[in-house]
Amino acid sequence: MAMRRPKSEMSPPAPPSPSDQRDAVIEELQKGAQLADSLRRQVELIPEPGRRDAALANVSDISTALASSLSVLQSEREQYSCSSSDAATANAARASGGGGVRARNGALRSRKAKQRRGADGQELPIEEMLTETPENDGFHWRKYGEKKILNAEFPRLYYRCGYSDEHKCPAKKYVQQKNNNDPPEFLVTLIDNHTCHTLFPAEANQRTMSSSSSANSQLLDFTKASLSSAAGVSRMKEEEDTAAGMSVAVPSYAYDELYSSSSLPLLSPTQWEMEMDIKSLYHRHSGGDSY
DNA sequence: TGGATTTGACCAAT
DNA sequence: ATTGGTCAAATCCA
Repeated sequence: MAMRRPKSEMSPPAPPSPSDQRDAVIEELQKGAQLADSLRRQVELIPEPGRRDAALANVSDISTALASSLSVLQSEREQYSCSSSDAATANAARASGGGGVRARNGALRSRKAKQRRGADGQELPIEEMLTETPENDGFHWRKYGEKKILNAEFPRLYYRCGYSDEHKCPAKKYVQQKNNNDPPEFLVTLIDNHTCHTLFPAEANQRTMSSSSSANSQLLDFTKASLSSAAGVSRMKEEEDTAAGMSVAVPSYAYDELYSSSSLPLLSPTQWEMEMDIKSLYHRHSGGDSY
């Protein structure tokens, strides 16, 4: 009842609210996305095919990371804000139709998902997205089930965080192929937040440069055998090798946590990728005695 | 041989 | 009774 309020709530130098900070970040990301677009147009003019393709791939990664983080922030804001007045900044990554926000890599966020409750009765954070690359989210997942779903052409695959045991990480992920497009789209349902990555020691940063993403770093072993849905198994097998070498799209919900929880400096996609790479390495070297 | 995946069985919710 | 989600033994594979 007692609403404790400071005497003055109108002093201009008041610290920016989290949503203000988020808007600022969104704005910067939008600028970045536009710059990446211009860069791509410039890169397309490079005459040598080899250099051009390599550069285009890099630009594409940058765009993907920017668009994904944009959509994350925007969906987050929509989630926490009932106001529609700030919709002005919510359109950069919004694309065709429907109930979501589509990133450049196809990630579609903020669809409504069936609510679930944890053991304690609390509603679990749930997020759905449509993506062509369900494997590239920067986390290590372990498959624990597969189920044919009524009226669905493809089975649903069930994953839990690869560190669910040793770090008691509750995060789970359902992946369901939605169509046979080229590339096919997958509906990814993320349930609960990762807690495992909060356990990394700070000094991991020290090891960054020496151990991280040198050429073709495989950020996670998720690609190995996940996504072997009945319909896609042979094709996916063929793609494994290339998929394993892909750089991570954006570990979106890790972004969620990172940028919603603090005033951390914004990491560049490359920095972010390295960050995730380190975490992956750390996990591999420190864990691995369970199961 | 150990870790990861597969897959049928089981359980809870509806 | 049906369905989605999870378990766990069997199996695979590096």
